[in-house]
This record gives sequence, C-alpha cells and structure tokens, in this order.
Amino acid sequence: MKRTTYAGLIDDSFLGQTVTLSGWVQKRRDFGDLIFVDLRDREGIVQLTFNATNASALAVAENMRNEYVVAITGTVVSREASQLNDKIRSGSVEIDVTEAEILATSKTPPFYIEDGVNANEELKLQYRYLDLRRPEMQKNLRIRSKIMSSAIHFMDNHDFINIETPILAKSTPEGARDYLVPSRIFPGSFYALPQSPQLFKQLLMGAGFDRYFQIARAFRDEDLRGDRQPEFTQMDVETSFMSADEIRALVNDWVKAMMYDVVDFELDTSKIPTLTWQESMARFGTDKPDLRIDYELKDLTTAMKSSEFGVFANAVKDGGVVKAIAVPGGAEHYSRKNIDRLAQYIERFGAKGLAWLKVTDEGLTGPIAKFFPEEAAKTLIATTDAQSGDLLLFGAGRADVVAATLDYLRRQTAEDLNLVDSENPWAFAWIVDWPLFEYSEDFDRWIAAHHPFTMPNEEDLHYLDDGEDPHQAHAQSYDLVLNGYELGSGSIRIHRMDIQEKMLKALGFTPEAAHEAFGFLLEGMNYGFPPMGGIALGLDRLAMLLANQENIREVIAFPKNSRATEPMTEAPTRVGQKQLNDLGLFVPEEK
RNA sequence: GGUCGCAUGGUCUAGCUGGUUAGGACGCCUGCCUGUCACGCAGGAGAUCGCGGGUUCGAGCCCCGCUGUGACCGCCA
Repeated sequence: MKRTTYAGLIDDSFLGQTVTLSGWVQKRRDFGDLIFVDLRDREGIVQLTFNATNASALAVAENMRNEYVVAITGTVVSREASQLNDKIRSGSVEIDVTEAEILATSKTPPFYIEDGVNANEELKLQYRYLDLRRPEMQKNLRIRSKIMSSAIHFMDNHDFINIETPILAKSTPEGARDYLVPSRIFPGSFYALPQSPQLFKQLLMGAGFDRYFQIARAFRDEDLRGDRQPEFTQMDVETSFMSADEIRALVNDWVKAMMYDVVDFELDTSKIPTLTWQESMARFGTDKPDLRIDYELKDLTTAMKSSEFGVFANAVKDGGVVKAIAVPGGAEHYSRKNIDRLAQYIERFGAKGLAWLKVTDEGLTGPIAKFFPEEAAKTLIATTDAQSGDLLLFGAGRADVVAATLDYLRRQTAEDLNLVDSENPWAFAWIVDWPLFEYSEDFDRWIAAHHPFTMPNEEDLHYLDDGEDPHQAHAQSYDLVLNGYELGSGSIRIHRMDIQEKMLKALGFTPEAAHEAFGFLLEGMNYGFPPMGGIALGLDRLAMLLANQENIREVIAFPKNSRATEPMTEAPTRVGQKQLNDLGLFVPEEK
C-alpha cells in the first residue's frame, strides 16, 4: 500500500475517494464488530472505521494498539450530522477501511502522545522521539523551519552571501567559557567551539564580501536557563559601509517579512521604538523591557530624600535610589499573603524587603501609610501617576538591586493581573547606545560590555585614553528585544588598528597578550578593513516566542536539560582509554 | 559556585498530627458490546514509596547525607 495523502489533510473535498494512508494509531475504540481508530500523521488525525463488512481489515484492527504504525486503504465517507467531530479538521468525514496492515508494533509508550502531556521533563527528553510526535512539537519545529527559510530567502534576495565559518576554532579570552576540543596532532592544544562567528565575519568583511550571513551554531559553556542552551543557533549578519541605522532598518525589513511568513502578522516596523540603554534601565529596570506592559518605574529618589519613612530616606542618603511601580487594579488583587510571596521572591535580587501601599478612594493604606501624611501622599500619588485601586510597590537601595526587583515585579504583576497587552502581541524594541565597558568584580578590571571589537561613539573615543573614566564611554551598539527577551545584539565594529589597540589596552591587554589572542585580526586591519557592522539574532528564542512557548527546549529537536546533559544519548559520556591516549589526555578514574 | 522546590505502579498524582490492606485517575491485559471520538460495562495485573544512614516499639511521612531533576541567583564578551 502506497500512501496517497496525509491523514490530517482529509476533509470534505475527498468525499467518495479511495485513499491510502500511513501513520500511527492515536487511539482505538473497540465495539466488537465495529472498531474506530484515530490515525495520526504529521498533518493531523482522521477517524478510521472498521466493520464486519471487511472482516479481514476488522481482524487487523483488533490487534492495533496505540502507536502502532499502520497502513490502510479505504473510502472517504461523510458522517451523519449527530456524529460530527469539530475538534479535528477531518471531523466531518471518516475512512471506511477496506484493507489494513500493521507495519510496526509498539510497546506501550511511557507517556501518552498528546498535547498538554504532563510527563516530567526528564522522561520526555529521554524519549524525545516520542515527545516529538506530539502535534505541538511538530508545529514548533515547523515554525522554526519557517523562520530559517524566511531568513535565507530574505538574505538571498538582499544580495547577502551565505558563508560557513569554522566550528573548530581558536579559544579567545573575554566572554563566555569555551567548549574545548583537544587536538590529537598537538597534544595539550585545544580548538574551541565558537561562541559566535564574530571574528571570522569581520575578516570576511576584510576580504571584501560586503554582505555576509549565516545560520550559525554557537557554543557557550555557561549554566543554562529557560531561554539558554549551551549550543544555539543565530542568524549571523555582517555588512560593510553601513551605518547602525541602516543595519537596524535592514533587520526591521527582515523581521517584518519573517513575521508575515511565519505567523501571518503585519508588523509595522515604523512603530518599533528605539530606546537608549539608559532610558530603558530608568523606565523598566532592564535592558530588555517587555513593552506589552503599560506601567513603568517611577523615580522617587528626590522626593524621598527627607521622607518620614526611614528606609527610603536612608536609601537616598546612602547613595541609593527609591523607585516604584503603580500596578493598576493591584490593590484588590493582592492580599498581604500574596505580597509577602513577592517579597520573598525578590530577596534573590538582594532586596531586603518589599514596601507597598494601596491607593484607595480614602487615601493610602498599608503598614507604611502612616509615614505619608497628606502632602507626602499627594506628592507620591502625583509622581507615580497612581489611580485609586492601584498597588504601589517600592524598591529602595542600590540602583542595580532596585532595577532588578522592580523589573521582576512589573512583569510578575502584569502576568498575575493579566495586564500583558494582548492587542499588541509582538512588542519589538531597539535598545541602543550601550555602555562600552562594564566593571567586573571577578576580574577586578573593566571588561567589554558587548565584545572588544565594538566601536565606541566617536565623541567618546577619548574615554579610552589613560586617566579617563572608561565608564563614560558608550558604544555604537544595538539590541533587538521582543516581549522582554533579547533576540539579538549587534554593533558597528572597530575597523581601524589604532582604535582597536586603544580598546584592547583599555581592557588591560598588553600588546603581547593582544597579539597572541587576536593577532590575526589586528594584522588583518593593517591591510585595509572597511567600516563594518552587523548583528546576530537568536533563532531559538525567536522560534520560542513565535511558537508561544516558555522554554527554548520546546523549539529544539534534541535539547540539553538544565545540567547540559542529554538524557536520550546520555551525552556527555566518559570515553575509552585509547581515545584519551590518542589525545594525550589524562583523566582521573571515576570516583 | 549558591538558593529554593520536587522524587509514591507505565504516567500523573492523594497520602493530614508517624500506626492505611499505600487510595484515585489515566494507561495496560482479558471478556462483552455496530456509532464512538475523554466510548461504555465486567474482571485482572502492576509499587523494593529515588538511594544510604539515623530517630522511633513503629517511617512514604521526621532528621542527616547522597543522587537525579526543575526554577532562579551568580555566570552568559
């Protein structure tokens, strides 16, 4: 029997036709001389009927069990009005089976193959091929596939050249921890898997390709999160002779096309806001704000300087800040217990507690209301723009702690109260003008906020000089944010040797160390590198958001778990002594 | 590296204040059933309660350690 179409595509238009289908048994309902079987393939489900008219087919159906692979031939017939099933596309018809064959049997699967399955993550990953049979996972991976096709199509149409760069690359300082690959020919030496194709794409600009792109795999050996895997996929782009504005416009065009291709959404890119990093931090407490949420952080630092509430006054006196959000309608929704729960959560950000007030028609209520007599209350309400019924949540203390706390509270309360704007499902934003450096407590020195090849703003170049404050320098860099997730970041690169040397010096590299780490790039710059810039967009996160998933694993066929292992293949594994010997590696015995 | 949570038949889970025949739902097996689509009905099998130690007359439950796992903080140029 040779398949003639997909089960999930059968509908009224097939009425009367004889079809042959192949797929998996979703469910068998056995009435003795009448058996229904739901047949599933990648496109969906159709109901098969077996009855005594075709005794041999009925006999086969009696032996069918869930997840058996079967092939059938039959006639598409309509259902009576009382027997329609509007839950499936093919619900107005069914297949009257005349011939059936079991192609493969199946053990009882460890979990039922259906959407919303409630098996634990480890089990699902261990039997990933079963989990992937679920319609939802099939849909997710097809969304991912569409994003990739859209990217390739768009880039091709805009004269970008698709160029692959090495996976076996060189370990470079700065940035994330590398995955290392030992060299057999040079025992003790290692390749590193690329954290991104950054240096290679810059060299390709040096080579004159002008417009490069690649769907690139990147690797970072850092701990995982819901939106972070140790290997991930980027749409990597680099161009010559383009300004930051031009690059953003290009990305906007792709995003517009992609949103249309993948989720049939008409994105108005002219409405994508561009915020400076500073503004984003001030208004949202984060560099990746979720702009679907209406309310923002309000700065009360000046107003609370001499507050009767000691916690606020002292925070300001100690050089900290006081900020607040007014959660619309939060006064009624949040009981004291709920607020306590929020308070407990934010301890992880370093918050000491959670000050709060409810705004009512009668004025402010709550344990600290007494510290805000008439005038103070008025100022507070005016500054925070609070309405009656709002819940005011405060952060006081170190600016970074307050930012992290209120960013979290803003997102959490919006979720709790269903205040995430559903009219505006795709809130993109550009965050620009990032700090060039950030201070690393770990290394006790300045490190590159983006990477060491980011071009400073022209007017900030002098901050790289000795004796100046590197903290003041801002970069020609830009991040694309969607619904509170960083989709990608990019920048104009340094293309001149003198600036690059200054930059590396500011980062604490001696000329020798710089040469050892990035000599090939620095040498290249001596041979006429064009002005260049680019961006890398995380396709996994993009797919996750477009597929409406909360974990990046849902859009990766074979992801790692949160400890970076893969329960199905059990990677990573120990290897044999012979392999170790070949590589000149010594590994202690397992404990 | 750290914090918090979770671990009970194949799966999801209940199990209170320590004494239960460890309960339920789904799944599985057998039988019956011609209109189900969460089919129904009758019967049945299936659990070293993650591992080790401790407290106790007695531990699924309390304590300690370990392992696995999830989320988060650190980390992620």
